[in-house]
Amino acid sequence: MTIGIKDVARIAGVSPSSVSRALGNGPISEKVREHVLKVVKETGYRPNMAARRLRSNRTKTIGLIVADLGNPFFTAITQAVESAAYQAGMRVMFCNTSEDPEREEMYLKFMQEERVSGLILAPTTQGLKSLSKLNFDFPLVLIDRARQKEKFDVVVLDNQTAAKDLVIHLHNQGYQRIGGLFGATSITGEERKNGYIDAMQSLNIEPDIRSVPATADAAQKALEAWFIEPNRPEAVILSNSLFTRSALMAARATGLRIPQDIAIAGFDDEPWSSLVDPGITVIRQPVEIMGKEAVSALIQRLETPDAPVRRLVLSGECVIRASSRRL
Amino acid sequence: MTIGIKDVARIAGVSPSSVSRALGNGPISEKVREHVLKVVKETGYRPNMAARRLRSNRTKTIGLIVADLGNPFFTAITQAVESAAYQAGMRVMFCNTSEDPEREEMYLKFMQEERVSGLILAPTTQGLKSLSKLNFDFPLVLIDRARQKEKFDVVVLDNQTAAKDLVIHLHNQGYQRIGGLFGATSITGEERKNGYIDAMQSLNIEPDIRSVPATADAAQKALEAWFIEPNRPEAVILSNSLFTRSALMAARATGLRIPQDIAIAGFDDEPWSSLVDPGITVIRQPVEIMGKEAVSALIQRLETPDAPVRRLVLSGECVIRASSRRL
DNA sequence: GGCAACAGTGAAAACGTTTTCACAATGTTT
DNA sequence: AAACATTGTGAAAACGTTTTCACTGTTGCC
Repeated sequence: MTIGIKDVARIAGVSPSSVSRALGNGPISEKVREHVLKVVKETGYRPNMAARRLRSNRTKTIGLIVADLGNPFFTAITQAVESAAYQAGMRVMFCNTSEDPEREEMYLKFMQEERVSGLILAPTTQGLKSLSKLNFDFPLVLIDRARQKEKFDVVVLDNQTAAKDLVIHLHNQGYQRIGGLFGATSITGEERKNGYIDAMQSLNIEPDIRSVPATADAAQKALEAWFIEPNRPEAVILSNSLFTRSALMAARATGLRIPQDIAIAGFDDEPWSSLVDPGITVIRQPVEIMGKEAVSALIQRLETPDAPVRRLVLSGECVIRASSRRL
Repeated sequence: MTIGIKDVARIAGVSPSSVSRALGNGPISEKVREHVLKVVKETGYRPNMAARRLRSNRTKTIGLIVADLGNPFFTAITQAVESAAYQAGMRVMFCNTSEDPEREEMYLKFMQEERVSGLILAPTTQGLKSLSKLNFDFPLVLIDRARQKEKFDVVVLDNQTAAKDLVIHLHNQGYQRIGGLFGATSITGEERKNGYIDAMQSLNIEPDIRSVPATADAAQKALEAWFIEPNRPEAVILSNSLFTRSALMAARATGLRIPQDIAIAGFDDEPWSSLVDPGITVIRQPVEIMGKEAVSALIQRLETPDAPVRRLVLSGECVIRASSRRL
């Protein structure tokens, strides 16, 4: 039999109301509060969250749904969100959709059922589209993935500029035939593609684009085929770290040396980006800031529900390593 | 105003009890069930989990506390646990302690408050010791980290044998002076150290051990110092992937070539293990199986609470790559 | 045809909290 | 000294479900 608030009340010789007030911050005398807290400690009483939530209708819990836990970008986001939430006295209910819209839908329902205070979401493209149809009774913050005009608060990278930066860097190194491999399924892939196209056009070079679904296999196959074409690119931009990995494998498989035969530049600075030889030139995203800002946007929204929608666009940092150097 | 079971009942022209039964699996006529479910769908009714849990006292939720989300081993475990739980119709409440015993304690309390059905835990060493003092009113499964005799169900790797395998492999390659760097704070580090010592002694070679706290910085410093000692080892075993990374950095910093000057072998097969040059010899852990088995152990325990404690010890696979080859 | 078993249903209790309300005791203003 | 705030407290209602209980019809059996 677990011990409840009534038991504590009985032992402390007060009413359940007083125990509740001592635990929360209701009006109560210092004397009673101390005594109650002592009894709570002695008995090891742990409040029943279900009951508390049911009655108070405040969950102090924020939901977090990311698209791919296997991607270090999202684990970093998760860590950042969690620690920001923790500091704000909130809990995180975490879910991973593995890029599966069906699971995403399920988890969205789940969050409604849990009556979370708010939700931070990195949606699949499909999910993103259906979001506007849904009706949430809690605020929603989109992270990493959002279209230009959303009716939710948003925290994203300036993908377009970041992709441009990569193109320009490669061009400055003397590369002309710069290819780009982009994820076909995510909005970030598309934005990066657009940035790439813009930059190429302003340099008066013909864009050379491939799009594949966001799996390592698909990317590697596409790249291997590409790398043996007669006029393969001299340099290639990869729209996520999975693809960058595939590019290294593909280069190895086709016997191309980096950067002599093929220069490489990608997105997301991972632990191994500097560990491989040559180190990989990447756009480093301010993940910690993104996570923190998402939580903070959520909290602000909870405080002022009717404030205008905010869109926070952060810029990436271009970390230049040997993979894109002109030798 | 959110719509509740009473609203559904009113609209469907039945009692709340019948709605509840239609949603669950109470005794109800097929006709009513269908009708109710139709109304549920139409109204978009979502049950209030807090109320449901409070009343039914069954949460259908399993807690998962891992020690370090930054470690790919644990993200893999997390994914495996989640998908196994999903298949079993349970939800996962996920927390990350970042190896901080204080946060671990907090989350343990949290799990009690949430009244999870069961908990899967990868404890810190300190947490592991205090576990026996605590009293849980739900089953607990330890994963990855456990001592020889625990009163909980356990799913772990055979760390000792795995470490031995590495030593023997290196010895077979012709290495004599084999060093070992082990995490000072985790039980796995200790087990791997013991396996290493055993193997060395049976080969009649003097063990050469360093222990450091589980941070990349500490490891790298220790390794750099070690690598420039006059009789530095010819090969070194690293007790986790963080350390392996540090070893690559340290080798680079001290100008040692792998494996010519220093051979390397470690734990955990990560995406980059085969990406770096040379590829790293590692013990690959059966992460998916571990996660799945942990969930299955939990469910079995829920079904038969009084069954004897089970200890599942899985063996690692030694993946040999160029970092440990004798040239 | 009577009686027992049973399936389906609704009314109401129960889950463990927080919150509202009423009230007593105390302090503060006229 | 009377009237009025203020503060602390307990009793009881409320939160949205599931579950128990009682009851009605129906079926099955002798």
